[in-house]
Amino acid sequence: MGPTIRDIAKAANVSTAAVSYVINDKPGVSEETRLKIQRIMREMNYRPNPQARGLAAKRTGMLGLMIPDITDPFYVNVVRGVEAESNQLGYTLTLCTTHGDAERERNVAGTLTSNWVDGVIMMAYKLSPSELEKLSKHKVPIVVIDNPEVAGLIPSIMVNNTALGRTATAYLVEMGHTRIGFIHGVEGSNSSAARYEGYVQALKSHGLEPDPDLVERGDFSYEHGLAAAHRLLSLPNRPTAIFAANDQMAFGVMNAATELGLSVPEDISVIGVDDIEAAALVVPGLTTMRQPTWEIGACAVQILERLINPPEDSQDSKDAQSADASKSSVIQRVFEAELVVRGSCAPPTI
Amino acid sequence: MGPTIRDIAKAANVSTAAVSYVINDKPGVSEETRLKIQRIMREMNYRPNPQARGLAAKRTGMLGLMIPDITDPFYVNVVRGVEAESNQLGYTLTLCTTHGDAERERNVAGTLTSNWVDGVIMMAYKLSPSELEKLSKHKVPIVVIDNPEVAGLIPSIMVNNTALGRTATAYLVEMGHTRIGFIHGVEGSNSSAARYEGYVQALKSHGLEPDPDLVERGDFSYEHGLAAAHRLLSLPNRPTAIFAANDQMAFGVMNAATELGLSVPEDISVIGVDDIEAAALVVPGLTTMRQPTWEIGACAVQILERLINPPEDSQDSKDAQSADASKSSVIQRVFEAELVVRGSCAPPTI
DNA sequence: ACTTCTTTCTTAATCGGTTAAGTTCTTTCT
DNA sequence: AGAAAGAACTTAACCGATTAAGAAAGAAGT
Repeated sequence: MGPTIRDIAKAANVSTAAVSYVINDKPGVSEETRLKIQRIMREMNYRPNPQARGLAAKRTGMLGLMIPDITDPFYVNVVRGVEAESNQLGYTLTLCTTHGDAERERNVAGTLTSNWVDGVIMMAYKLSPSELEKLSKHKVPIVVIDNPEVAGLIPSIMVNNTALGRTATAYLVEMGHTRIGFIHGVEGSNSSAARYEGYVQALKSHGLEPDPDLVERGDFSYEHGLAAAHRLLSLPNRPTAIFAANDQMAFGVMNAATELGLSVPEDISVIGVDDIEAAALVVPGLTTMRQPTWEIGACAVQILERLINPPEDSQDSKDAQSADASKSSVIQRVFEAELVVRGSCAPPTI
Repeated sequence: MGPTIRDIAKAANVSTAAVSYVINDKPGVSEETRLKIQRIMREMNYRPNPQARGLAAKRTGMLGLMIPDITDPFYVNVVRGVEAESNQLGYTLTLCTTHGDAERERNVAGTLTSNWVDGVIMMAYKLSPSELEKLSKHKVPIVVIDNPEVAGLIPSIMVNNTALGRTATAYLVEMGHTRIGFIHGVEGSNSSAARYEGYVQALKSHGLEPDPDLVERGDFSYEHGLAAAHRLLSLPNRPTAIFAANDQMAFGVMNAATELGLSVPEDISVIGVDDIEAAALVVPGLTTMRQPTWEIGACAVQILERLINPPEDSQDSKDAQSADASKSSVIQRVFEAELVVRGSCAPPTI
């Protein structure tokens, strides 16, 4: 075991309190003593025990991060942003994955919020808004990412998926396409629905009538993208472009095209969402909508930090019971996606 | 704040000790009292404070995981295995990424081992063997993944990269290829060196002489794979197959081929390592060597668990000072990679 | 010179658990 | 019946920090 604060105090011939003040940069210690204590801490390779600190000071210096899946590139990139910003601010991360399982989400959320982390960032999809709201009533601040259902109730960060859908669709329309297919993500996905909404809006605003025959449902997986594309491309009057709700499915589209002897982008244009690594690796490169994942993660941490350590201008929070503060405005931040042009889209040739 | 153990004790009209025994499933409490306490804990939605538990019991129920990069599919998949197994055994994960920075590795390793986690899984590349060995002298058990330099000194898990290289190369040779290129990973990479070693062994054992002109150095990135492949494929007597030390570079090879008007696998066979997601998404699919990443992660946790809670047959550890125990045998586990056949390899046509 | 501040430290309670040792009360053995 | 053993609890010290409150000593004010 490493040395404790008592060992340091003894070696420096001071009390543990003095050492604690030095550790936490608090006043009340002379410069001379401070330097001596710091030297001894270094010599003995002392590291304060986070458990004890947490217990005594009621802060652990840890943030909890709850995501459905660590293999999904979208989440991973958000995590990177969270990670970078946490480090910046001196927090350590605890990562929990839920595999999209409702029970596990409930479990993890419960543990995280009931104790031991200073704040939680949640990407929760199975928890109901009311459950989430109940959790946010605990002491531990929560920031929710990409869950429009609770935006306004709980501090939230979202991606403007409708605008994303509009941008992607408009790009194709302005290129000359008039028959554009859309492949949905998994049933019940808010982001997929919003992207579809944007798709419809863009078509209408360009004077095109959405054709229900050109809309298929996938589940965000490659296989479903492939199957859906097969159906779309076998249509008597097949689309000249397809907008898939994520890149995995877009790859399915590209490969379905190849299998059917169609070439991308000459015969069929393809656009996806996410900008996964593979998008840049294939030929032609996949044109896609990139979400500012890194920024989203970083922003979540910044918001959390302000919830944990509220700025000093809310002096009378004791009196106000913070009742109207929480009522006044729940933080909400919306990010926009960006079009990444590669080689998978071109004007229609037929 | 949630209720404390004292609140529960008061509500159940027992001592905190009794509650603690119930929490930890220890004997000394009657069935009746046990049920009553459990009911009250549930009613009051009680969750023991991990800080306090850690402090008192000198165990935190947390495992530390140190990886260079959360975007690299190899690590991510190891993490998944670690995650699954930790959950199984009731541990919570703390994830730290180092971005391959030596200073950050030192830092993270120091924090993790000096305190507060029950065990650490490290994928450390910049720390010297002596540094790692010093760390392993601390109280906190460490398992190192994929670092052959410290195998034998510290409990380790490795992938047999030489065998991996042999298998991949033999696959190509037995298909009829005689001129096989190899693209190295980053300078100083142990795994790349071992894969090359296997490549040479396989060639020789099939009576082929390794040709230094067919060996290029990349750095595991797509761009370097592309560049290296351009050089190899422009050779007067170009190879008919290329073995890249990872999939990203293999994609570079495939695209270089396309750019040069060669088709895969007819004109040039390509094999990679890792089986990243994109490998299955492209046409033709990338034939590659899959490492049992999930199993590696799970195994690391299992080893750690046994180091944290040693099996009960080492009764006289007090006397033996565990000196000869540590000398006798440091746990070491080697995994083999597996060939995943897709469409990127075929017999040579010239 | 005497009080009143400051500055610089120390004392000791506290956070929420765990656990060795002690206490009661009941059961079993001879 | 009396002693020993066991079951079911309780008491209280402890883990390693933080922090409010107090003490000692020198400086400043009147």
